[in-house]
Amino acid sequence: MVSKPAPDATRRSERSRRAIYAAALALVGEVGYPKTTVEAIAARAGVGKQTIYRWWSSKADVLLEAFLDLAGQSAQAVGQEADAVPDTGDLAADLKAVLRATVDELFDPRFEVPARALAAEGVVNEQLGREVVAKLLEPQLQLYVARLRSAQDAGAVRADVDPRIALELFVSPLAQRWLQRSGPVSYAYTDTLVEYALHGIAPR
Amino acid sequence: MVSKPAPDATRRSERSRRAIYAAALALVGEVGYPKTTVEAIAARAGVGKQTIYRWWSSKADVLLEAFLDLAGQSAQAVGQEADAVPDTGDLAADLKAVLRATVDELFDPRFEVPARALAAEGVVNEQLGREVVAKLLEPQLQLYVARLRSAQDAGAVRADVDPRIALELFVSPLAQRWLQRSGPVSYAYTDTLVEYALHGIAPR
Amino acid sequence: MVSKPAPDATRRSERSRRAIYAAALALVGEVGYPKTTVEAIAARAGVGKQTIYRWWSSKADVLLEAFLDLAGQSAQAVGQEADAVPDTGDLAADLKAVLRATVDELFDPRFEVPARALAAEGVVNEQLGREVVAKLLEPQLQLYVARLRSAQDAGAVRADVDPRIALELFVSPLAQRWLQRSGPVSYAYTDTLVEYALHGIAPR
Amino acid sequence: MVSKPAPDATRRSERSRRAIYAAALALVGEVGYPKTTVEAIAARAGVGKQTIYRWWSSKADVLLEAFLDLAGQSAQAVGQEADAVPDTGDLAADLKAVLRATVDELFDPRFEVPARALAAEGVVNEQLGREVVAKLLEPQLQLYVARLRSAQDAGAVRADVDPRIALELFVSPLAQRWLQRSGPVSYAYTDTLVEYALHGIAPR
DNA sequence: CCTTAAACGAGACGGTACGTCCAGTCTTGCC
DNA sequence: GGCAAGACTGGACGTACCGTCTCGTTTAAGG
Repeated sequence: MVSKPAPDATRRSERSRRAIYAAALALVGEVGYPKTTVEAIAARAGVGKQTIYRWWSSKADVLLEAFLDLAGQSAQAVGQEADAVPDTGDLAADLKAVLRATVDELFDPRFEVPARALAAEGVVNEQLGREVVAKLLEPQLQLYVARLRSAQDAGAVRADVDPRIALELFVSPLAQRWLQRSGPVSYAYTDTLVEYALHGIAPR
Repeated sequence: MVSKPAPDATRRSERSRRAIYAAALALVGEVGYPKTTVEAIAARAGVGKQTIYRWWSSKADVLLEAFLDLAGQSAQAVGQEADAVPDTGDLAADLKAVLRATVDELFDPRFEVPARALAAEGVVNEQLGREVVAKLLEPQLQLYVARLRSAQDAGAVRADVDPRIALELFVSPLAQRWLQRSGPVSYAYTDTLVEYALHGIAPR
Repeated sequence: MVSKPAPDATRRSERSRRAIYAAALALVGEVGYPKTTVEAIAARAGVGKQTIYRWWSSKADVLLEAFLDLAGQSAQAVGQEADAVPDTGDLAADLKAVLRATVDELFDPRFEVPARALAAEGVVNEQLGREVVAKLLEPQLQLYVARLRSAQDAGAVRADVDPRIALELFVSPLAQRWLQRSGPVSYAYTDTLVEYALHGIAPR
Repeated sequence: MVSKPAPDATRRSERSRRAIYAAALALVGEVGYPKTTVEAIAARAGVGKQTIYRWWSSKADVLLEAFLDLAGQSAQAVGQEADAVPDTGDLAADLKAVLRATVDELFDPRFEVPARALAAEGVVNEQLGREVVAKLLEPQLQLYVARLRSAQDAGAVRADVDPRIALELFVSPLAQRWLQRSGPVSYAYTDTLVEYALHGIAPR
């Protein structure tokens, strides 16, 4: 059995690719993910439907790449070091600062709608979910891992603590409140998370 | 603007309602949420489509009620006290036990597929999301709040800690790993979460 | 096998019957026959749907009875002799006069829409068609038969002519032009039909 | 107001068009016009419903074109001269022959059911009715007009007679008896119509 | 520079499901 | 028991998109 010959990526139209990203992000922002259709993306991008199906396997796939592209651009715009957790020596202060910045980002409408859409699709579509985690979520989390390891070296975190788990104490609650709208999100809230995570809730 | 007159709920067919719940849950389990269609639910339930649209506004709405019904039945089956966090006096042990039971439940296929579907839909559909949180998630979380308050009375948790936030230290990481498949879920993992949450990750 | 027991006609609601006739005629006039639904007739008449299905077998049946009722009332209103072809002794003049009156009636909107609807339904639905012919069309045609027989007695029509066929020479062309819109309908046209029918189109 | 852009007729699928004609005629013959649904035509033709709605505005429209196509094919099959009224010089004989052939055709089941359906729909739907008359009925009637004009030239019909009206004396009665089932149709009947029409019913 | 084959825009196609409308039946409670 | 009301199963409606499949038309590489 012969599979369809893979298209020749060298001849791919860059103009179309960018137009599709833009159209996909715009439509998701305007009408929401479920009402965004491949047909509409093609029409808005001035592109044939086949050009989308030639290079992507699904609407979710298009959006994932479009979002990664957007994230990549933003990162470049801010500067190469922007995506690291700061390390001033004061772990609590550093974590609080980053979480506050994250709160702001989570509610930036340019990010919120497509990010929610991808998260939702990933919950139900395992393949996409793993891609989202691997390409979008995990790289972010590794920045916390690095900061926590540095804190362990400095003696600010116990050596027997697993940083990959430890970071979830403050990251996951924030993620859940945002995704599921299960509670209010504020700087006070993220500050509290950092305090509880560092010192525990039991009496010292 | 005239709205459609509300149907008379006293004349509603109980037989149809139950058949629709059963069909919806069965189909979601068999083919997944996105491929579950209102048409298929109606056919499987031996019901006219209009009967579904008369009482529910969407596929997600049907599934939410079906799931609540299922959860209600399960609770009844196990007994009235089943839904409380145990209180043996040993907070760490109690929390670990409950989280271990939750892990089992999360991977019980009868619950997993519809629960994921509702969570995913809730992420993207605010109205449904709020219903899911209010009817499904928050009641569960309040059980932890109660246990933590009891622990505060017993001096096992500091008095200045907000229990509603504290519980997220161990519940949200588990929820996120399950929902987003962002890491392995095991008894060891949940035990660790409880330890970290109680005593913090900083040196004591 | 037992058939459904016939409803007890003595207990039938006269008020409902009349309301249904009125609603049916009104709706056919307003939205046309195909868009007239049993449900709408019931709603407009303030009647349950079952009351219609109890006494009539179809929408067409309702309309036929409603139309017969309307025709009966009109006849009564005009007087008992109104429905005969006049007999002044001048056959040509009498026929022309009746046809001119018929032209007026055919384009009276109170009659036109329901009459067309019944005719159309009768073309395709044999059972109804036979009822329409027997109850509506044939009685009218028999009035021409009577007039033509009288003309035969007076020597104005040949004795070997079949009046039931002869009348069709002027009635059917008019009927067809009206029903099928296959040509203009005017007094001049009907007058011409009478002339041609009486004296033929061949040289005398 | 923006109208939907017209589809590109040059890219239309001939295979689908023919399959739709065949399916429509077959279904109308088998289950009758009212029970023929667009859905069933599409299914039987192996075609998506949208392909029907793309090119036709209604079930009646499909049937009209299918019937015209059928009539066109029949005409071709019989030969180019088949659709003219014969002209042997004997007007009465020619008309009788053509009417007898028409009688046979009217009761040929391949023609009868769709023809009735179109006639019925045309009675109630003015737009379709005018199309039926213009494309189906009037061309046939013009053949009679031609024959009658030839008869006028030969002195067999009075010069002051309007052929377009004269033909209705024998055509319309036949049409009405067939359409409305208002009387028996036989060769004797049509022969009689021709006699009456040529020489009138009054004494000569 | 010119061929030529792939990618492209456009959009028709066979399908599936949508959410609505009605048909005809059934049930409930009033008169 | 007829009635108004209206919920029920069933099924067709006409629409919106899916993902596939031609159509010409660019367009860029290699001859």
